[in-house]
Amino acid sequence: MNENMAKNDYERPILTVDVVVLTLIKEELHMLMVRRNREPFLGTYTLPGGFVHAQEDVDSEETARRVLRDKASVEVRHIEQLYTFANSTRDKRGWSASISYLAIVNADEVSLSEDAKFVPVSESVGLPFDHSLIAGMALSRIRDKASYSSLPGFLLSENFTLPSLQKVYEQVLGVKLNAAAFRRKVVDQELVEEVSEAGEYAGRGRPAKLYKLKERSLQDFGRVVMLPDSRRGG
Amino acid sequence: MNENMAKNDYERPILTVDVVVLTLIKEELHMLMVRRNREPFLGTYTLPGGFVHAQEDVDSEETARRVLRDKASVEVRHIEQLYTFANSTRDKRGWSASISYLAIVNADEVSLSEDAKFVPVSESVGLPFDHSLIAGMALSRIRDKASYSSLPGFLLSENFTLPSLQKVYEQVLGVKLNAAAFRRKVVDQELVEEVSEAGEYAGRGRPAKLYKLKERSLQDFGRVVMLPDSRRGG
DNA sequence: TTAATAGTGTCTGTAAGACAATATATC
DNA sequence: GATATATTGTCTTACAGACACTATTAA
Repeated sequence: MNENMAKNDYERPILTVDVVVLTLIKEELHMLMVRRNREPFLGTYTLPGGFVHAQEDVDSEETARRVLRDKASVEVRHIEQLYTFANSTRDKRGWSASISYLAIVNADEVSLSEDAKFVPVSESVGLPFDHSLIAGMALSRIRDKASYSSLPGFLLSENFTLPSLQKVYEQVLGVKLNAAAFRRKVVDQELVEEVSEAGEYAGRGRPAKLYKLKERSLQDFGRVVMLPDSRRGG
Repeated sequence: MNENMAKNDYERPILTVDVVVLTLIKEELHMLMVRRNREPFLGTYTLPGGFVHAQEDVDSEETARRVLRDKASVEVRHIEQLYTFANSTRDKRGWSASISYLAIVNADEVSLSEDAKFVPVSESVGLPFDHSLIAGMALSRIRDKASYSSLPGFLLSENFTLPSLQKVYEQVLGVKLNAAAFRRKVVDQELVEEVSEAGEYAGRGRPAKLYKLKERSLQDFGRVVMLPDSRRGG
C-alpha cells in the first residue's frame, strides 16, 4: 500500500458493458448475439457489448442502449443491470470490468441488423470471454423474477391473452402452472388489465380475451410465489 | 461512432469500489464510515472505498476486502455485490464507475482502526458523492433479503437465541413478527440448528436455547415470505 | 410463589392446487 | 351438435397469524 501515491497513478482498468437481450420466438427463449468486428474473437458471435464512451454516454445504461442500437438496431422494452464482472483474468487485454445488463424485447418489434441474430438459449453454449457466465446469470435472473414479477410479460407484444402469458411463465420457469390459480393470481395482484379490443382468433375453441400489463414498468407481486409448491422451501 | 478507432483510444473511466458494511450495535443497525485522507472531501466521513489496484487485486471483491482491511481493519463475514453506479456526474474528477458491495460483520469481532467508526443508519444522511444512494440501496437489499434469506443472521455472533434472531429480523424489516410463526419457519426451513452448548443467562425468565446458522453461507427460504400479510401483495 | 421470558398447541383464515362445470368459438 | 379451448366455481389442503397455554428460570 502506498498511500502517498496519487489516485491517477494506478493504471485504469478497461471498462465495458455487455448486454443479454432475451426474446421469445415460437414460444422459445432466444438470446441476441452479434458477430465481432475486431480482435479478439473477430468474426465469432458473442453477446453485444462495447466500451463506455465517456464523451457520449451519460451513464452505463446509456452505453448499453447505444451498443444495442449500433450493433443490432435494437431498442429494448425493459433493461436492468445484472452484475459487474471485474477481475484480472476475464480479458487477455488486462484487468477488465464489464457491467452487464439484462434486456427484454419483443421479437416482432425489432428488425435486426446484418451482423446480429437471435439464438435459442439452449444452443448458446461455449461463448467467448466469460459470456457464458453472464448469459447464465441473465437466465437465473429472469427465472427468479418470473416467480414474483411481471418481467416475463415484457417478452410478449403489448396485448396478449392469459393463456399465452401463462405459457411464457411456464417456459421461463420450466414448470407447468395451474390455469385457474394463475389467472386468479395475475388478476388479484392487478398485474394485468383487460383491453376492450378483440383479438385475432387463434383457430379453434373459445377465443381468449386480450389483456395488457397494467403498468408500463416492472411490477412485482409482493413476493408471492409463482412456482408451484414453493412454500415447502427449496 | 468511429468504428475504426482502436478501443484503447477511448479514455478509460475511473474505476472504484465502495462498500457498505452493516452491523448491529445495541439492537440498532449501524454502518461503517471512514474519514477521508485525501481530496475531495478530505477529513469528512464517507463509505469506505478505493481504487482497484490492478497489480494486487485479482477481482473487485478482493478490492473491497483490501480496502476494508487497510482503511478500517475489518474482516467481513459476508459480502455481496450490490450495484454499479457508473456515470459522468457522480464524481467531479470525471466519468466514474463504482462497484458497490454490501458486507455484514459482527460488531463484537472487529476492532476498528483510528479513522473508522460505526454510525447508526438513521444518522448517516447527507453523505458525499452518491454515497447516500449507495447506502440506501444497501438498506433496501438487506430488507429485501430479510424477507426470504438468512442474511440478517450474519449480524449476530455465531451462536444466538431464536428470540434474538427474531429481534434482528424485526429490526431490519421494521415490523413485529409472530414468535410462533417465526420459530416454525426458521426451524422448518432448516435455517438454524440447535447447538448443545448452554448460553449465558440473559437475566430473567426461562433461558433460551442456543442455535447457529445451519450453513456458513447465505441460505434462502425458497421465497417464502417473512413479512406479515405480504400475500396480499404490495 | 411470583414474575418474566421461552417455547408449544391449536384454531382460523387465506390462497394455491385439483378438477369439474360452464361458456363461446369453429366446423 | 361435436370439438376445442377459455374461463369460472368449488372442494381440499397447507401454511401464516393469533393467541392461549405450558415450561423453566431467578428472586
